[in-house]
This record gives sequence, structure tokens and C-alpha cells, in this order.
Amino acid sequence: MNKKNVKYLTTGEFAKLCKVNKQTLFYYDQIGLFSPEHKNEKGYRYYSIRQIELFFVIDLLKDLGMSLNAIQQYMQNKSPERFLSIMYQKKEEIMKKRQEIETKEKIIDTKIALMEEALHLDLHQIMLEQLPEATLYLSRNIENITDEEFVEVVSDFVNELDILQLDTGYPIGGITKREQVLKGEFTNYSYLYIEQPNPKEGYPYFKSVKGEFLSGYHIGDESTIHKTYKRLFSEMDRLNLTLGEYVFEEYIYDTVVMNRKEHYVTKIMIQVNQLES
Amino acid sequence: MNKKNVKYLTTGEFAKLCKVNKQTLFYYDQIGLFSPEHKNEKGYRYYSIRQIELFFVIDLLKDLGMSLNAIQQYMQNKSPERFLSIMYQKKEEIMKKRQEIETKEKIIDTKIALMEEALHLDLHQIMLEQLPEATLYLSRNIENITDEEFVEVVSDFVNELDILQLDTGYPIGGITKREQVLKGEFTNYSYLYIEQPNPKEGYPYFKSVKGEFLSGYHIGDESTIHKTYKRLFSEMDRLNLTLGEYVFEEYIYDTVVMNRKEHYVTKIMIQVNQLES
DNA sequence: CTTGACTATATAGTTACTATATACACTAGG
DNA sequence: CCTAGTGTATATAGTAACTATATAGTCAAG
Repeated sequence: MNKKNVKYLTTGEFAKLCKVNKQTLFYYDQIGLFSPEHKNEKGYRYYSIRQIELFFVIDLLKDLGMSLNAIQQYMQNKSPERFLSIMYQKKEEIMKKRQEIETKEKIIDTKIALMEEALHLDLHQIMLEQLPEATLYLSRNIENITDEEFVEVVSDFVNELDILQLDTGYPIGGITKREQVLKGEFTNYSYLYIEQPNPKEGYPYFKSVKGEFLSGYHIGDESTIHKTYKRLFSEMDRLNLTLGEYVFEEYIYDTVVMNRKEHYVTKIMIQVNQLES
Repeated sequence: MNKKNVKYLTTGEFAKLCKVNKQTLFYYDQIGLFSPEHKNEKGYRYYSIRQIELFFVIDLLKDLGMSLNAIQQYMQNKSPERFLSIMYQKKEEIMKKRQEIETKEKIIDTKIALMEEALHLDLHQIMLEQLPEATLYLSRNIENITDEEFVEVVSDFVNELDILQLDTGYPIGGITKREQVLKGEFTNYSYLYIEQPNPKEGYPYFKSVKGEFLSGYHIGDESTIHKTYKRLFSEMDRLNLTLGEYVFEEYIYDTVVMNRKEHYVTKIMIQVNQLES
């Protein structure tokens, strides 16, 4: 863009053009980042239309996460090479940022889907359901561990999810083995898990939960969970089912959406086999 | 995630787990956003491992641009429905943000490509080149307008680029018609333009710049641009070329990469026809 | 010549931390 | 049991990048 440079814009006019607060232009002038082409004897600021180009680049760099200080440093030492090197750096950064946003978008979608589903559940119903194959990312084995070790495991697990970007928005669940369940140790989990609807390649997953499950909902915190297990077991009897290999537990409503523990809801999915008659 | 809740974490331990500064947890406790499950008589804070779930959601909402105040409001009044409505809202926002980031990524790519090209130019060479078809988005006609009107037009044009998301990172150029050029009014442009390498549907574009052009670079600001035009005209004569319909002008180096006007570079592209011999 | 809309500066407030100073508490080694 | 070193706590000030407010000067229209 070229030419036609006589007409000047006041701070208010220029601010409107740039879609920023007038005060912001005062501020930029004050810190010496971006000043009007002219100032009259009364101190009135006058910007030329051509200054908008520079303002837009400042705005772009700011949007790309550069501090005003860093921008100022560049502006005091402009060159095509330096501009190019900033652009290359910002390209890297923005690509990473886009990936993060895409991940978060998926997490939101998952949370929406889960919550919508949850709202339409009959929490008092016990269901016999065929669960499809699923891919789960597991923690290391946590049978019979101490509380201190459990804290360690959870730390490690959430760290892994963070580093490997395996947080899908699904709840972290617990897997209990038949052995523990038979002993009545319902919360002596063997693994923590998180579902991976679109598993990334190259990680050790636990495949295939496929099979028949008897599922029910426990309302309240875990201290009373044995009652719900009891209900489920009698339903198993009634339906002539036997306990399978694993039980899966995951939160439907937790501290994130409920104020009181009494309203937490856990889904319990017991793998079952049909008893031959 | 369930159970194993006896072991408590100190502020430092919990901070490490959450990957935040210890002070941040003090701060959250202070403003009442997120407090430890227990505090002993000495004032020591003790967090349970299960609190991490809530912290992560707070962190997610914060990442999605919610203020701590707004998060706190929700936390004081949790419900699946309200959570869902926040998620829907944030989904909208993050989709918009992703689009913005994608646009910015393209702008960066363009700026990199243009600047890389610019660095390898011989600024003193005059070239006869075949320009490919291009799609340009034009301002309204600006022949013979006053400085005040010019400011208006530029304002409107950059507003349009903003609203219609037509900023591609290409420079804003000026088109001069044969008529004005013949009169020696080199900076009496007829239109401003910006190139659209991947034109969105549904806008009025100026298609096809295709044809033969005599191109050269003007170094310095526009006050001396007639000298470069003179050089180009004599080259036209030498090559037996006649002036075509349009001249295009665009900045190669401007205030964004150069400190002084004397180093600005404008590319002048004169449409030409071969003279029949 | 006055009114209302603008301009200016100076200063304080904002958000979400982050750093610093000071004091108290806990834990492991001698 | 004492002490050194690490941890915890509070209080306060500082940070970036504005944003708001108060006060005063300026300009342009009627």
C-alpha cells in the first residue's frame, strides 16, 4: 500500500481503525513501542494511514504470543532476516498450539457426549449389555498397594497422559479382577485405565473389553459401594450369570458436577458369563 | 477414579502433581476457588489425590479462557446441566479459535514465502515476465479521490478484510490504470488489492492478471518513484513494448522490516504488449 | 461564546499470577 | 536432643498489558 499521506488521524480515529482502545495507543506511545508520526505543540497525536501496516504486524506478533518488550526489541532492530527468523519460530509455536487446540476440542466433544448420555440414564436400572471392543490405556498394576504407592501410581499415570497426550476426556476408571471381587475387595483395583477412542500408534494398550456385562449405577461415595455390588450379585444369580474376568468402574458424576459426595454416581460393569443350563 | 484416600499431599507435592507453582495453590485457596481437603492446626494444607480431578477441570476451563471468577461461580453451583452448557459454549469458542489459528498459520506461511523470495531478488534487474492468473480482492474505485476519502477507503478495506477473513498475509497493493500512468499520475491508483491464493467462494473478485509484465523494483519511498517509472519506460522502448491496461504496485520491504524510508522496496509490474514489427 | 465532544496526563485498578521476605515446622544425621 | 536444611505459612510487592477514572486542556459547530 502506498501514497496519499497528508491526512492525519487522531488517536480516537486511529484506535477505531485498529480496533483497539484509545488508551492502548497512549500506552504504546508511552512505552515507545508505537508512536504517532506527528505530535503538535499541544501534545495531540496524529497518526498517518500508512502506520496501520506496522500496527497490524505488532498486533499479529502480539497475537502470536510475543511480549511487547520483545516486539519492541525487534522494532528497534528491524531487518528482513530477523523478521523471517521470528516468523519461522512463530510457525513452530502456532503449529503446536493448533495441535493443543485440536486435542482440547476432542476432549470437549467427549465430555459433552458423556454428559448428554449421563443425563438420560436411569440410574436405578441394572442392565445386561454387550460392550463393544475398546482400547484402554492402563496404569501399572496396583493390586494390594499402599496408599503412598497409590499416590505415586496416580501421579505417574496422569503424567503419562499429559506427556503422551493420551487425555481423551474420558474418565479415569478402575479395573478389578475376579479374584479381588470374590474376596469382596471391590476397591482393590488392578489397574487404572482411560479409554482411547482413536488410539495413537506406538503405545501399549489393553485391547478389547468386548463381551457381556452386567451394569449398574452406584449413587454415593465408595464407602457404601458394597451395597450396590450386592444388588448386582443378586441380579446375576437371578439371571443365571457367573462372574467373569474383570469389573470396570468409572465415574459418571463426580466432584466436577456434584456438590456433595452423596450425589456422586459410579458405573459398575461386571463381566459375566451365561451359566449353561 | 476411585478410592485410596488416606494419604494426603502437601502443597508442594500437590503443586508438582498439577504442574503448577505452589503459590498458585495458595492463591486459589485464598480466593476460595480450590482449597485443600484438610488443614491442620498449624495451617498446613493437605490435599487428597482425588482432588486432582477437580483441579484438572479448573485448569481446563481456565485454558478455555474462563476467568477464575467465572469458574468459581460455577463451582459454587455445580450441576451436570450447567457443566454441559459451559462445554457447549466453550466448544463454540474453541472452534472459532481454531479457525483463527489456521488463518494465522496461513498468513505466517505466506509471509515466510514472500520474504524468502524477496531475499533472493536482484533489486536492480528489470524483468519481462509472464504473470500467472491470480485472484485479487479489490477496494472500491479510488481514482482522483481526496486524502480524506482515501483514509475512508483504506479503513473500509481493512475492515472488510477483517470481517470477511480475507487477510492472506499478502501485501496490500495498488492498481493504476493506463490512463493515469500516461498522464504521469503514478500514484493515482484506481484500486487497492490483496491477493487471494485460495479464494473463498461468494465474494466479488478481480480475476486474472494473466499476461506479460515488465517488472522492476523501486528503492526508496514514493516521492522518487517517477524515476523508476522512467527507467521502466525506457526499457519498454528498448524492447519494443507498449503500455498495457494496468500497472500493479506492491511493497516488498516496508516499515515492517526496514528502519528507514530510503530502504523501502516497491515492486512495479507494468502490463505490456509486444509491438508488431 | 458557549456547549459538547474530543484530546491530554496522571494515577489507580484489574487479572492471574510470581517473587521476596520473614517466621514457623518437620525430619534426618550427629 | 540439638541442629542444619528443607519444607511450610503469611504478608507484601511486583509483573504484563492493559483498563478505568479523574482532572484539565482543546476544538468545532451552532
